[in-house]
Order: sequence, then C-alpha cells, then structure tokens
Amino acid sequence: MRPCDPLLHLERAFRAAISKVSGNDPASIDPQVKASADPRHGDFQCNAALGLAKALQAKPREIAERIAAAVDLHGLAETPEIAGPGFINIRLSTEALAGMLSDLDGPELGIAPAPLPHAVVVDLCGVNVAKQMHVGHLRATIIGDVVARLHERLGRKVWRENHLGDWGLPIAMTMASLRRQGRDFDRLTLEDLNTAYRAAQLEARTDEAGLAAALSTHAGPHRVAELQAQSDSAGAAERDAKATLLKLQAGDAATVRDWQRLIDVTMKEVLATARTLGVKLTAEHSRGESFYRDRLGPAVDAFLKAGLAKEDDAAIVVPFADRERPMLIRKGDGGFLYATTDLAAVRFRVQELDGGHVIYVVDARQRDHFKDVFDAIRLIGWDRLPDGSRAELSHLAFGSVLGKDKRPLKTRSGENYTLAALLDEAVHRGVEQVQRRAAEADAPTHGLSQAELHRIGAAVGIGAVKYADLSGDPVRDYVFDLDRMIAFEGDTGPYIQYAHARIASLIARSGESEPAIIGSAFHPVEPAERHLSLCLLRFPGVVLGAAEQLAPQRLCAALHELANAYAGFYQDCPVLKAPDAATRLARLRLSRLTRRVLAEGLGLLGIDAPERM
RNA sequence: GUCCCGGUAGCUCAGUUGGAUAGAGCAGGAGCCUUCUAAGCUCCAGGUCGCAGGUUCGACUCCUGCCCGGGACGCCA
Repeated sequence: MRPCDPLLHLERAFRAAISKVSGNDPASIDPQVKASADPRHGDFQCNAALGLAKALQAKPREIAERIAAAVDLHGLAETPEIAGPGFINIRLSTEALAGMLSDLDGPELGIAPAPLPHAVVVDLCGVNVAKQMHVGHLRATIIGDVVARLHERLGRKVWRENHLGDWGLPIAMTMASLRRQGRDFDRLTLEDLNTAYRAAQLEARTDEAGLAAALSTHAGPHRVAELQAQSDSAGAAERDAKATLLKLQAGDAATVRDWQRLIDVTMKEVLATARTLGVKLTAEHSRGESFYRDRLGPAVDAFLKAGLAKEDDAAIVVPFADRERPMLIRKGDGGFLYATTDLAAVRFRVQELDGGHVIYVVDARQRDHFKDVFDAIRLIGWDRLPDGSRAELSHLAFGSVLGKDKRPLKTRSGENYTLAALLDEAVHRGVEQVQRRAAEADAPTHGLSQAELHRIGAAVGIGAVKYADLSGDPVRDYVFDLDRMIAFEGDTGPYIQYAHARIASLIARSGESEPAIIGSAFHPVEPAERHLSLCLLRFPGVVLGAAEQLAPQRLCAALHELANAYAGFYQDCPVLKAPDAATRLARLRLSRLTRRVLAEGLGLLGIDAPERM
C-alpha cells in the first residue's frame, strides 16, 4: 500500500532538499512541512528555512529560495512559492491529488497497520458492584472504548480490562445488609443492591464522632442515648459485614454464591448500558479486583523484600525519594488497599498480558494515586516485559462531569441520576427529532417503520451524547447539558451523521452502480473539491495521531472538519446535476469516499452512522 | 501548607506539540430551499489568549513569578 498522506511525500522531498542546502544528515532534519491554515498560502507549507537562517548565516528568504530550487516535487506539486519571511508554499497538482485519493480509496482507507511488539491494555469503565452507573462512568467507558478501537484499528492486540470493584468491605456490607433483610438473592435488581449499598454506608457512618460531639457539647441525655444506640447498631452491622467478608474470603459456598449473584445483577445492567452506548464491552472484559486477591500479599512482601517498603505506624508504606507523600499498601490491621490491587494489576497486565502500554482511563482526581503506583512499579521493575523491554504506563485522566451549577454532578440522597436514565432521555429526544422529520413527505425517512425510526433516533441521541463528551480535551471538566448536546446543530455528532446520511441518499439517488463509481477517476479541480480532498487525505494521519496521543478529540475535530468540507462541496458543486458525465462520476466517487471515511471515523468513535436520517 | 490541573469571543469549547491576520458552535444581526436532505450554507459583529517578565527571527504554545478557579494530599475506593 502506498502512503496516501501528502505530508509523507512532501516531507521526504523537503528533507532531501534541505540536506542539499544545509549539508546536514537527512535523518536528523525536521522538514517542518505542515498543512496550511489558509488556502491562500497553498495546501502545505515548509517552514524549515526560518530556523536555518542563523546556522547558515543567510537571510531566511534566501534559504527558502535555495530549498525551493533544490526540492524535487515532480508529479507531486506545482512550483513552490516563497512568501513572507521565508515560508515555502506548496500546492499539490491535480494529478497527485487524484492519485492519492485513489490510494486512499482502498479497503484499508489508507490506514497502514502499525503493529506494536506488545499488547495494549486499556483499563476502562471501572464500575462497582451494587452501584448504579452514573455519568462519571460514561467517560471512563466511552473514552476507553475509543482508545481501544483506535489501537485495534492499527492492528494492535488490545486488552479491554473492566477492573470492576467486586471485592472488599463495601460489597460485604451490602451483602450482609441484604441477608439481614432476608432478601431472595435470585430476585434482586440493581436498584435493590444500590439501596442496600447506600443504607449500609449510612449505617456504618453513623458514628462515634457524632456521639463524641454530642457528649462534648452537653447535648441532652435523650440525644446522647439515641446516638449511642445508632453507634451500637452500626457496630453490629460492621461486625456482621466483617464476618461476611471473612466467609467470602474463606470461600464459603453459600456466601460465594450470593456474592456471584450480586456481580451478575450488576453486570447485567452494565452490559446492557454498554450495548446502548455502542461500546465494545462484554462479560469477557471483566476482571475485577477479586481476581487479584491472592496476589496482594505477595505484592506487599515483594516490596518489603526489595527494601522498597517499610513499616510506619503499623502500616506498610512505599516511600518516594522526590516527595513527602508515601504510598500506603497495607493497613495497620493487615488489610490491603486499592493501591495494592493496582500494583498487582499493573504487574499482571505487563508480565502476563504482555502489555507494552498500559492505559488507565480514570478520573483526573486519581492523578496522584497513579503517579504513585507507576513510580512504585518502576522502582520494583514490574514494568519489565517478558522480553526485557519496559512497558509504558499512562493515566488518561478525564475531568469531572459537572451540573449546571458547576458543582460535580453527584447523586443526591433520594435523587437518582443514573446513566441509564440519562441515556433514555437522549434516545427519547433523538427519536422525537427523527420522527418529526420523517413526517415530512419528501424526507428520506418518510414511510420507514417505527422500529426503524427508533433505531435511527437512538443512534442520533446516543451519538450526540458521546460526541459531546469525546470532542473536548478529556482532562477538562465539562458541564453536562443535555439540551446543548442534543441541539443537533453545529459541532455535534448528529451533524456528522447527517453529512454521512446525506451522501448515502445522494449515491442511492444517482442510480449509478458501485463498479461505475469506483471505476471512475477522481478529478478534484474546484476549490471545494480540493479542500474536501485534502481533508480526506489527512484521515490516516489523524487516526494514528489520535491513537498515539490518546486524544479522541483530534479524531472528532477532523471528522467535523471533513463533514464541514463536504457541506461546502455539496453547496458549491452539483453532483447529480454536474455539467458532464465524467464530472458527475468523479464527484460521486469523491462523495462515496467521503462517506466511507465518515463511517469509518464515526465507527472508531463508537457512533452509529445511519444511512438515512 | 505541599503538590497537581485548568484560565482563549457574552456562553460552551478547539488550537495539529514554536510559524503568516488565534478558530468553531451556540446566542445576536443580514441573506440562501419551484436544483442533489435547511440537522445545511454564506456574510456581519464579537479577543489586552488570566497578569507580568524571560527565551526565540517568531510564543496561545516553552521557562519563571504572581492572580483566580478546581482538585489531591496514610489506614475509603
């Protein structure tokens, strides 16, 4: 497969030319070729001359002249022009553009396989057993899914790891609480679990602190007695929970069965939500905290043995040379912490899953935590792969989802703000819009079945929510505003879906056969055609860049730009009513290729691309 | 207190790792459907890129200090 990215061709040509002019080794030269922001400056520009001026003791413009004279752009571009202080502006020839479009229009859409020697591990979703998914999980799930898809698309082995919170005291508390209530574990819903979880949390929190405060503020005897009773019952509940946890840890058959039941109930809903979201997450991707339970003790021992951990106040901590804050890996009572689990998990992922790049898609507030974990892993050398090379460890941190009051969108007591409810609303709004449009007699969706309209509406509503989340810098907090997300205007998922659907119906209406369209030649000559072509040719590089930079927003931006370029083309260049047959076919082929790239790009974002809308 | 992350148009946000006159979308103003989907297109208006220094031929981008907002800081996960 020939590279269809013009940048690669231009970089090679300019690297050679700059080498001739400067005498430097071509391999060490950064040709500084970039796409031009303004079409008046050509399609691409080479900025290398500006930086070379000092070393070569000449005016930048003069160097630019020399580079322009030395560069061989035969068959690729027109004669370059020098502009400004020393920019070299390049305009691709129509033939080169057409040729590269043909190359792009192959089965792989120009995306060259970029395999890695090791697997990529993506930690995503991260739900907890017995808890409803909320908007925070949306980000960990869909951003992780896109990162996984991007790497898969580049031909890499990807492990999706749903590190589910299925172990520890909170689960035991929930289980104990349900058992005390005499609940039938075969008839539980996630809502039941969630209620029990919250009740158990609340029970445990009714605390000695409150009692102490009451005593010190000389509260009335009645109040003190009340708190005393609560504290006693909390103590009883806690003892019960701890006993349950011990039974679970010991493998008590009935307890394990009930525990598995809690997981099943939770996962049933998580997987249903994943399906609604169009996220590739199934049961096989679950590897919860419980999986690591027998590796926690050995992990701590290894740190102690290596002299990297020490006892402090009865707990075991890993100190770091460059900061005060140590990492706690074992509690004073001998219990383990989430840091311990993460150490074991990273070790497993690197050494047993052969993960050359382990990516954690987790809330930004856990930055310090992951810094500690990764540093500790490097200290003990658990980032070493079976072949001896070192794994890259990344925390793809995302910001909080805020409410309109700019405060973190949290579940208030009694008020359920679940992800499922939110997605229902998005689907509802999408379906509403699609139905409204389908009612118009000349709409392409007119006459479709209700089931079909619902399917399209769901794609639109979900696409809007996902695009809104994915199109920004993950690290920033964002305000969750459903109204804005599903306005379906401007830089939104539906805008891109619309561009795609428009092309699909355009091609359908053309009456041309696939072979006729594919067999025709690209001929991008109009400004709108050229602009669209350049956007298309950028796609393979964008996919690679988005994967390497862990930046879904770059793919979103490129797709929006592409959809926008198509809208401009659609406006300026009649396709079905083109001036002649050859132009008609050439434009159909350009449209078809655009449709393919949009579908592919939306697919990488996990967003459906309906044929009609 | 220490550390981390943000600050770009009235609002919500991009900005391809240092390049030409900082871009979109909402909201506001003016146009475009008896020609392929108006979920669209074109034009107008809107900016001391938090502030001040520094590095550089060139800074929203890199460095330092400060201001504002948010977050994390040993026995929860």
